[in-house]
Amino acid sequence: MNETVVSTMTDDKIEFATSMFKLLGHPLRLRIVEILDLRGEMMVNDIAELTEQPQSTVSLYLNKLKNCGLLKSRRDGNQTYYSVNEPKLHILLNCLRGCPFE
Amino acid sequence: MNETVVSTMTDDKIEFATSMFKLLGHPLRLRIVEILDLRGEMMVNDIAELTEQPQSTVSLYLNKLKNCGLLKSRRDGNQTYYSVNEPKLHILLNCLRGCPFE
DNA sequence: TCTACATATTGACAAATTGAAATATACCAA
DNA sequence: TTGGTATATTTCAATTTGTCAATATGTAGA
Repeated sequence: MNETVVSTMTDDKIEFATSMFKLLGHPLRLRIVEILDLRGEMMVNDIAELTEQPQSTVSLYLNKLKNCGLLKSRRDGNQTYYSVNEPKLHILLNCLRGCPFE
Repeated sequence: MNETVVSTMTDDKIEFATSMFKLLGHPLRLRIVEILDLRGEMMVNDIAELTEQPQSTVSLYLNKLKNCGLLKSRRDGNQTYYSVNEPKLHILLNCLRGCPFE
């Protein structure tokens, strides 16, 4: 054991990164994020239909992803449009789509 | 609903990414990965001491991270040295350390 | 072999997460 | 206001994950 640096990440960054990874560590949530990254903004029901998942589940996950800062939303009438909160996610997804990960 | 692309990621890639994110979505595991990225290879007990966590827990997590392909290990005598499995993780960590994520 | 040390694995319980139906809320139009 | 639609929230059983002491396995040297 020596005295070299233990970490470059603050506790805050670890906490943020952890909560982000937790959310992305679920197939449906990752699919949703990827769909929004590809298609741009979508409303909740359309995402629910596209993924064939219950509206309540999709709405819940969209909210969590938004609270984490990964998505943003826009209200139009009685519909809510969700989209990726650039540039946080786009960079990560491209990193994921690229060669290093199989 | 139209016929545009739904996903660029195969189910396999979603599954791999999901399992990877699950592992990184834990403060101790993320710390371990970051430490190894900074220090190079370390043996299990040194990581346990540095992080002040039980040896069994650290060993368990190191194994999981290795099985996912994020770490690799090398046996030397009765010690096991773990290190990051480049370049998969380094890219991701740099992406994380950089500006886009707060 | 025996001993000491490093690591891996197991077992048990607490804690967190998942999934989906039921319900509530918000908005618009008539 | 009333009804219809879109979304958000609540609830809870089932499942998964976290934690760590105890134990087992593996390795090297005497």
